[in-house]
This record gives sequence, C-alpha cells and structure tokens, in this order.
Amino acid sequence: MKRHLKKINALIENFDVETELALQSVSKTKKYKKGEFLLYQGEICKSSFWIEEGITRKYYMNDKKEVTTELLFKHDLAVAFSSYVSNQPSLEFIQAITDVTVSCIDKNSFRNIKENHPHLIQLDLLMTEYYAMWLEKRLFEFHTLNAIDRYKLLLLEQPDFIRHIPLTYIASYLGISLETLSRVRTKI
Amino acid sequence: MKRHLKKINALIENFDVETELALQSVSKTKKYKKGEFLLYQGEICKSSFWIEEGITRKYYMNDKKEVTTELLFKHDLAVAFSSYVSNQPSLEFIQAITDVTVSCIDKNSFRNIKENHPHLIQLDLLMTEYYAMWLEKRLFEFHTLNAIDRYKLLLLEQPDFIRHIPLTYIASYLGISLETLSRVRTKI
DNA sequence: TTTGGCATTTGACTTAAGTCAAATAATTAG
DNA sequence: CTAATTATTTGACTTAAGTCAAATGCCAAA
Repeated sequence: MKRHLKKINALIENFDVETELALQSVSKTKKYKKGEFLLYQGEICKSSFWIEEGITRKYYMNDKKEVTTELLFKHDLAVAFSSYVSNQPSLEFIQAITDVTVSCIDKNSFRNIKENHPHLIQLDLLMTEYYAMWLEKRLFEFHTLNAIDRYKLLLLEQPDFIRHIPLTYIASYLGISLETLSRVRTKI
Repeated sequence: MKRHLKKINALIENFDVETELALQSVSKTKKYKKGEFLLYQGEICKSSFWIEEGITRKYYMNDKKEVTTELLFKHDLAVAFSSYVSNQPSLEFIQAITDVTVSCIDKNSFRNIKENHPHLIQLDLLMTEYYAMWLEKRLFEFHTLNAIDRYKLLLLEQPDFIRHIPLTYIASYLGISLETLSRVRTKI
C-alpha cells in the first residue's frame, strides 16, 4: 500500500506544468466547520475532496445507526465512490469531524481535462487501485480479526489520529458497538 | 453496477482493430481441470484471467479455514488484485471449481500495450472501478445484513450459484459456517 | 463555579452465529 | 451395483458481541 502511495507521488512530481495548471483550474479550495457536510446521502457525488487540513468521515445510516465507512485525514481523498463513478445518489454522507480545508475537484471538469492529459488518467487509475486495495484490506480484516484485534491494529496503524476522534465514530468504523469498544479498551 | 458493465461493453465494442489485435497478442487461452489452481498463495499474480467458460473462486486460508473472497463466472475477470497491482505475493489462491477455459492476459505485456492504446487504459480504469464498487457493496452487505439475508440476496442475485457450487464454498463466501448455512437454508 | 449536556464506562442480560460431534444423504470410483 | 468418500443436516452446547439501562466523567457556556 505504501509503495503504491509512492507511485502516486512519483507520478504527481512528474506532472508537466500544463497538467498541473489544468488540475488547478478545476480545483477550488473550500472550508467546512466541524459537523458540516461535504456531501449528503441522496446527493450525487459530483466532486472529490482532497483533504488539505482536518479530518472527515464517510458514513451511512442503517437501522437508525451510523456505520462509518472511512476516516479521512490530511492528504486523503474523500469521495462517495460508487455515487461518483456511477452517477447514482450516494448512500453515504461525508462529514467534517473537525474544521477542514479541502481542495474540491469537479468531476466533470476532471473528466474533460483527462482527455488531453494522459498523466491524469494514470493518476485516476492509481488512486482507484489504491482505494480497491484498501477495501480488500478492510474486508480481510473484518473476516480475520475480532473486535480487540481490529482495535489494536487501528491503534498501530493510525495512533495519533485516533486521539482526535470520538469513540462513537471509531466504534462504528470498527463495526462494533460503543460499549464493546469501551470494554475492548480496558483490555489493552 | 449493471450500468457500469454496459459502459465497459460499449468501450470494448468501440475498440479499433489495432487495439483488438494488440489485446489478442497478449492473451493466451488456457484450460484448467476442476480443482486445479490458476494461482497459488505466495505467487505474484502476473496475469489476469478472463473466464470464457466454467467457474473459479478466489480464497485464502485463515486459521486452517478457507475464506472465499470471490466466485467468478463466465465473462468475469479473475485476478488476485492487490498482488497484481503491487507486485507482492498473493494471499489468495485462484482455483477452478469446475473445468474452466480462460483467456490469460499477461500483466506486463498489457501494461506495455496500454501505452499506445488509450482505450486500454480506459478499460483498465473502468474494470478497476467496477471491482471497487463491488467491494464496497460487499462490505455494505456484511455490515447491514445477517446470515439469512445475505443468503437470500445471493439467491436473488445469482440463482445459478447454488446449483453448481458446493455449500462449503458458499458458506465461506457468505462469511458463515457450513452448519449455519445449512440451518439458514431450512428457514427459507 | 455551577449546571446541563455529551461522552464514556459498567453491569446484567440476550442473541446470532460458531463449535464439536454425530447422523444422513448424495456422489464417485472401482 | 456397491463401497467409499464427500456433502449436508441435525443436535447440544459455547461464545463474541449486542442491547438496554444506569452510573460516572468531562467539558463548555452562562
């Protein structure tokens, strides 16, 4: 996964000036306050959000309960993927859980500039591959680890981030109840 | 998801003859007997397998138990994705569960011809998007459905599954024990 | 600095699904 | 066709995690 991020960075480093400008031309800086929504469930996701600062999460409602699907930090890309790709209403919300600054990239404009900038379609592919690998990893962890071990792994992989996030979100991200998470924490 | 498959097909229909030939030049028909392996755990996945005929599955071992990650049918693409993308040893086996015929596409050759055939990188992107959406859907189903409903959904979406596939594989694909699956089946 | 509202923990109980063992049923090989 | 093997079902019991309710901790605004 890390290796793949390096590939992505290497590609971006090698962008020619034109490509860089094109990308800038379709990007727009936006700011959201803690608690505000970058995307609502039911909306079609028409842009991707490159996190410049702060933390966001993706989640959906199931049975009046929130299921957090992803936690996104500085230099992550927040998108309601299926909605973005297939132009269908999003099942997910995207919400700022701290004040955030994002670089908002319009989807249609990005599609347009991809035509003339081969590096950009490569970037798109690499990012999508990265996301698919991340999803595979997440599925794998749900199948092979119990609540305790999933929490331990999260601590291991994202130690500092976890500090700033309410346990409710972490529990729902780990797919366990808040109470179970609380109990897990005492056992570590 | 269906809409996305249509996009993929539309793209393939519109391939120019050169692209088509290039693709053929890196493809090679192979046959496997029931039970044989297209890929072993630990191998680096250096090709993708387009299923022409038959059924395969992807699975890994966890605690001496098999976890089936994907069942693949005619016109599906079987790849150990993370291994393929990041050149790391595969955690997964790919196994023929009936006699199968596949069109085996060499990864490096495919990467080479992508350079000169822009349609092919578009194809790559669309296929990867499709896989990522499928993974999202699978995660969603694990989080929102219990054993009974996951089985019902499988019956609904892939009725032909059940006919040709031993229950052990179906159970491990649904993430439940064989016994639970057996009990679920009586309750339908 | 107090108060009201979240966030977290703790306790008692329930439940979905797993495990282990054994009994049938269905295929396959000889 | 029959034995052997493999697949599936059934039963009794266990367990990880969920639920509901209450207690405690913690911060932020008045």
